[in-house]
Amino acid sequence: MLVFLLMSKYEPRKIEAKWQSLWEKNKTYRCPNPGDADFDSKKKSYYVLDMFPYPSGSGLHVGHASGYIGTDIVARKKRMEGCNVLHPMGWDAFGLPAEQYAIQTNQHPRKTTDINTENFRRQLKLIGLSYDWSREVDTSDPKYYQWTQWIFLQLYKKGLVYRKEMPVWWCEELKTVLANEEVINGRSERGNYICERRPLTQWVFRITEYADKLLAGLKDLDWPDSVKKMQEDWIGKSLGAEIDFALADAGLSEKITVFSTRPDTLFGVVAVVLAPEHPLVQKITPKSHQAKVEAFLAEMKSRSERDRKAEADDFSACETGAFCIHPLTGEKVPIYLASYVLADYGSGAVMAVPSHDERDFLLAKKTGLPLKKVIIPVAGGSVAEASQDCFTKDGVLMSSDEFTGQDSATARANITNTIEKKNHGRAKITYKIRDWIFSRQRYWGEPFPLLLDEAGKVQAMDESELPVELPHMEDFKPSTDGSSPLARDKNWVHIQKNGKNYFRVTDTMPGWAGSCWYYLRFMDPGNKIKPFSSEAMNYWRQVDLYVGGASHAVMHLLYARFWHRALFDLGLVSDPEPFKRLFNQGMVTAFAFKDSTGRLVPSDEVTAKENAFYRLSNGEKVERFITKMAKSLRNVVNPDDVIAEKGCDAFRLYSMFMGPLDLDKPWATEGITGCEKFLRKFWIYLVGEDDSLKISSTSGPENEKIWKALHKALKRIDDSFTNFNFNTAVAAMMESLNDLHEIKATMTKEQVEMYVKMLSPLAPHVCAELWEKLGHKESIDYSSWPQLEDKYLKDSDFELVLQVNGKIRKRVQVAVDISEPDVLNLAEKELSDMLAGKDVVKKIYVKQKLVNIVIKA
RNA sequence: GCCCCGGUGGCGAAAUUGGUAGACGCACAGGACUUAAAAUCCUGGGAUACGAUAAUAUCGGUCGUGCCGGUUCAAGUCCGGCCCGGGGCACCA
Repeated sequence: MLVFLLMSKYEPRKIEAKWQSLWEKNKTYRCPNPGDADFDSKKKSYYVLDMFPYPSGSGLHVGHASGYIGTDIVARKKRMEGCNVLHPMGWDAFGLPAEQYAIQTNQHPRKTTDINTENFRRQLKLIGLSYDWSREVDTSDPKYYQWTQWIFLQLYKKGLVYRKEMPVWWCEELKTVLANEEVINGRSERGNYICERRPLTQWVFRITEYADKLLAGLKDLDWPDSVKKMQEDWIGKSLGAEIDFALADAGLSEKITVFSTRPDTLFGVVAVVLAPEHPLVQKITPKSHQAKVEAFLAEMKSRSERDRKAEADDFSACETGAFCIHPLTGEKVPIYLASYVLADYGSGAVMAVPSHDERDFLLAKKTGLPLKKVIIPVAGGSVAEASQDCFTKDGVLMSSDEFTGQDSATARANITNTIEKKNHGRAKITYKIRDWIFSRQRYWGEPFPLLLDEAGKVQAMDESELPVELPHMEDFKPSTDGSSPLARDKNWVHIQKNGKNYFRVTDTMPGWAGSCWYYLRFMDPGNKIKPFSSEAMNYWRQVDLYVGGASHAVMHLLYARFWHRALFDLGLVSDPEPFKRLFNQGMVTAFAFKDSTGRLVPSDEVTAKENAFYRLSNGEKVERFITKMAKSLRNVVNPDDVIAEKGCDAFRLYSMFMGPLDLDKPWATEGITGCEKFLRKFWIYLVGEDDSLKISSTSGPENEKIWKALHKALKRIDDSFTNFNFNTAVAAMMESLNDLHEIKATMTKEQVEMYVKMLSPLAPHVCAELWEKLGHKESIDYSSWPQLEDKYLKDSDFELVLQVNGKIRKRVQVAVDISEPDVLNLAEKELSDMLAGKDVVKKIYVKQKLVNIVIKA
């Protein structure tokens, strides 16, 4: 008896370990490629991808897991729906974070990367994710980065890479150059270190050449609007005009070109303002102002870019004493210098229109320049707007010669046209996006497949020479002088070819390089002669669903789109865009506590009592709030611990049950209890004490009710896949179990099979076990997803809600096929005591829902 | 400052096109089983000095989805204005 009791008990860890090892042994989730013996060309392809992780030293926490569980659920359901599902995983192992971690722990990055990768793989397998592990890639593996270098060569040959000495962001702490995208407010995105501008020779990608295509391509993507918006803003397209102002000094032939999005305000110009770095500054400054201008420039130089940004509202300006000529009025216009004008945007010069631009308005206030109003608000605009000294919206032109009376949009076109005809300017599109600085002065990255000859001329290496392996260096730490660590390995740097001496390029590629195309390698990871075959490419084509955090909205997703479009133009990929649908999973946060002084109290020093929280040591009341998981708060939750204690299926269920996938939500380990209980009850409902399934051989009178309960749940589960709110799918499963419990009848085999299938994407281990108990030799993973049958969703009667003036007064049970007149009659009869002597104004019937009777008060 | 997203019980949350607010679960309370504990099962629950009654309960009323106002027979859902929280951008001409 005791033995029986033990056997029938639901033991998640035993079942989970069994199935995880079977899946591995049987290669259950291996997905065949075109050309493989078991490839079925009739199956539809479905590619569902996670943003692959950088294998950090601290391992996965429950937050990372939630996104992976979400995609796993999708992959498992798609498989059951008959798709050939590509669901791979790999490691974004090159780059700054990996190298920083190695430096901090005083180990070689090769070693730390291997250890961390091992740990990540173990954790992911523990979660029961159905990856095709035979496709695993590691961006720091020469077998992988050979093809990163190969793609780089194709893009280089296409003319998309150039070398340039330019002011770039240098981070002294990280000892490397960073891309514009990696520097936020003058600080490094990684580590938050101060960065400065330095002129250095760098390798640069011509991403600006693709600005328009990258912008236009966003339109048709099934991506979150917020991400599209961020990319649009980053690309920052402005339509406007370049306008030339000739210099008043007849001895100078140069012109000052300004860029403006508001040529309609051209008649309001009171000055032209140059960036301090503008090349004409020295030339135009007359002797009378030389000392003043030089002092100003010296002051500008002494301040770093960061300081200039910090004083955003309090800029400095300086009169040059020089003048230029307004292209349409011929008036003399003074030339100023100001710190708010940026040398590297537009043409490094602006026309100042204080009446219609806030920046220029402040300049006028500071320098005493006059206001010149040329735009008035359109009729119907507010009085406040009309009386503003600085009106920045579109309106109607005044005091603008023949353009007076035109609206802003028309005037923009006409004025641009006129100056173009007079050869004083031209229509111009400007982008905020800059070319992508692609070189890093660090060790842990892909070497460039490029050589410099003795004259310093660049030569691309031959494809047959790939991979250019990263040489092993014991001391890989960054140099102090800004040169690359690889430059220290003289044997590696010097290379002879065809009797000539060459130097290798010693910079390495940034971490983004490997992640720009890994989704392509997953399509054909073992290919030794190409990055991927065209057969594989034409079959898988695009990533159907890409899931990851919103933090990659700009950098990774923009760079990958850029490479992909360039590869598309080279005819190497089948579609212009790589990721058809993008979904941002929310962050899993944690509860944390602070005392009355605002000091943080570690979670393990707090106890809860009657909806309030107290410090264990002294009973002091503390306040609970939600924040990121952090070591210092001791609120980081490791999936290993949760799984060891509660089981993997319970962990997966709870990760989804917390809320919709895209929402930020706090982890609360005690909440998992409900999912644990559900699984246990699910097991007990289906498995008898003798460990065999409880199956009824005949369909009893309750049969119909059981089907109804099952299909009601199936409907909600199916629906949950549109927005990935799997919380409702779990709720539907729980609810159905409550329903079935109430029905108190044993299911037929067919019903048990359906029920187990429905749960299996969410809780695959327990369902695999039950499927086996049902007598199946084939895996549940490739069985068919249940078909929804509408007939089971219909009821014979429903609860009709009766309202008077919108307030609920009564509920009655009526047949679904009741006619409208009958319903209204019934309602009036039921509500007769409330309607007596009242004027009925209106009667509304909402089919199969409610009746609302409106009466006069 | 500008742009996005969000605000529903003690907590996580649910709610087809506007149509029964709070599904499902956590925590809590009461009860059953048990020598006891765990486990399990049953029951309860938005607020309310508003009223009635057999008065820590039941029935009914009223209020209730951040705040104020509007549209509508009907608003968590639509519109306008604000407050709060989170994220992004920030001299971009």
